[in-house]
Amino acid sequence: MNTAVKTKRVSRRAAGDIDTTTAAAWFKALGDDSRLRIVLALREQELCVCQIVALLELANSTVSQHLTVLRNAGLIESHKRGRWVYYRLSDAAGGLQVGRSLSRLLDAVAAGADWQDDGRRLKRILKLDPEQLCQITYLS
Amino acid sequence: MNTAVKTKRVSRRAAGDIDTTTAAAWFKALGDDSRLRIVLALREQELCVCQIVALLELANSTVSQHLTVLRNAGLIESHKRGRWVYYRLSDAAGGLQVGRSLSRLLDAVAAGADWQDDGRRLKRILKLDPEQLCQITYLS
DNA sequence: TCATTATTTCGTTATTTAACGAAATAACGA
DNA sequence: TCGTTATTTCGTTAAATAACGAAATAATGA
Repeated sequence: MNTAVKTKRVSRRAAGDIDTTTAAAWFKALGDDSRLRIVLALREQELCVCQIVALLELANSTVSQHLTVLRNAGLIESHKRGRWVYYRLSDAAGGLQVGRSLSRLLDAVAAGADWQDDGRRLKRILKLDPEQLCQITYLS
Repeated sequence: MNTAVKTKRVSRRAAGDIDTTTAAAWFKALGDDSRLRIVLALREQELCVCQIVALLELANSTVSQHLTVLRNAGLIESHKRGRWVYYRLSDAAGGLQVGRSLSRLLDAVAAGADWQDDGRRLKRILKLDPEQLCQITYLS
């Protein structure tokens, strides 16, 4: 069942050449306020789950679900370091030619007022010791 | 009730400056295979509903719903000419700075094999007299 | 080893969504 | 005016989704 999810993964045919199903999956993944906020935050730097939880103020199970959706869409990737799992944007989302235009689009969103708020919150979160942050989970 | 839908419309703050909710609405609207195909088709030229129905091979009520979603997201606009309602991409989707990057992104999708198929189908549909097409609804 | 803790998975619930056919609406042409 | 026809709206159904808390996993540190 886990493998079934993996085979459903997104694949690119050639550089800058994607099928509608893949593209729709991208858009669908980004078409949720929480997930879009996650992606915008990850543009700043890679984050561990508890930092994202603190930013969104949602249950960690919920955040974990969203991260799974984004990963299945091929937009982010994770790696474990020490006790925490870190997430970062995948190459598809930022590096490659196709992702470049997506990135340009996200620039405009990041300039919007909504994310300016988030950005400030994120700055404060990053100042905290993750050791403590993960236990608190909420931030005034 | 109709007006309620209209007030839900998307608004831009400044050129290239959108909030996450607006952006998420865009992505959400594009995050469906049928709707993405509609947008790609409309990049070619404006189309009436029955032409879109012929392309997607879905019930017209279903297509109408999808068109409403896209219009509420501000991606397309409609106008009535004669007996038919025509849809075309709105400025937001193509003309403005923000839409420009979106457009670039869609270029890549349009290059994919999935849409190449659709493109050929669309060409054949456009050769037909809409007068007849609207009555047939399906295409071998 | 064992307790702690970060994250994921599971099971549930409420909401949203895509799809359809049937009925309503709107506009043309006889 | 009246029938025809293109499109939308309505009501329904089945499936997908977001959210949560609780239980399961995995990895650290005592």
